[in-house]
Amino acid sequence: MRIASFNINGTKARLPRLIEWLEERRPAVACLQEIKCSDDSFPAAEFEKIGYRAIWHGQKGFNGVAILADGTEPVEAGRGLPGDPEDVQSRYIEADVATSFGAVRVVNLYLPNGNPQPGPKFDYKIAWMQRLRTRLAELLESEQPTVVVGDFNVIPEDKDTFSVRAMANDALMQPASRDAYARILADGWTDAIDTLNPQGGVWTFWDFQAGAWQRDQGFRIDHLLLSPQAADRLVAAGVDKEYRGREKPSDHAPVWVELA
DNA sequence: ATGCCTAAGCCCCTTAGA
Repeated sequence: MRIASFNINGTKARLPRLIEWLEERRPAVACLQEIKCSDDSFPAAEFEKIGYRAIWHGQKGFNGVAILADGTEPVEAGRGLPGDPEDVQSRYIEADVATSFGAVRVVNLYLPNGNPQPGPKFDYKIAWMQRLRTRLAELLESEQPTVVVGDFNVIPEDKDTFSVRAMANDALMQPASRDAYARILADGWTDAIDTLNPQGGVWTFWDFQAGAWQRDQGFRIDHLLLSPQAADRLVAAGVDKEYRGREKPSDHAPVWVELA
């Protein structure tokens, strides 16, 4: 079964591209980030028409995440990242999804970008990552097969960007961002795309500006992390790169992992 | 040193993105 993640950069603007991708690739689970719409305006009926049930955590104008499942209702297991009652941004949702090998816990996140750095936005990012690590450690203890996907807004290593120099001062690549990501992995999570592509050079994002797509100047910031119980089932992972080249695309391409 | 594009709301400019 395939679990995919796609930062769509606006549900309303991207709906035709999104429906097209779901019908062509038919992932069992599709996690969306930056739905950029209120709870009221999420087009759940459009997804039901093509066989997907959804849960979502919206926010007017910005952020927002959703989990879609093919032919089954995702069972919500939490919305909002625990650990800060002051945090009102919609960036995190969890669900159990029924599969042939039992319920898989799916975590879908849109990690704060953190630019400009240094500054309060970067501080929020790093604090958010510390809270995330705490929550994910709890999930590891459950020993349920768990998949954590989304736009992490972290370039894990130098091999994950077209240019270290161009990104050197960006929040996505600061040592504090990388350390926080590495600590999460060290707790026991497997980065699926990195594990299958250790040489690097795999991109999931290409900027709209300066011809980045045409020049293949991208980086890898959308990740799929597997708990040990899910990693045992890993057979493939990849990027649906061609969708970045279609009409009115998101600046991200979908990423996916195949579990046996 | 900056803008390069794009989406959405505050709607013809501003904010935010990465």
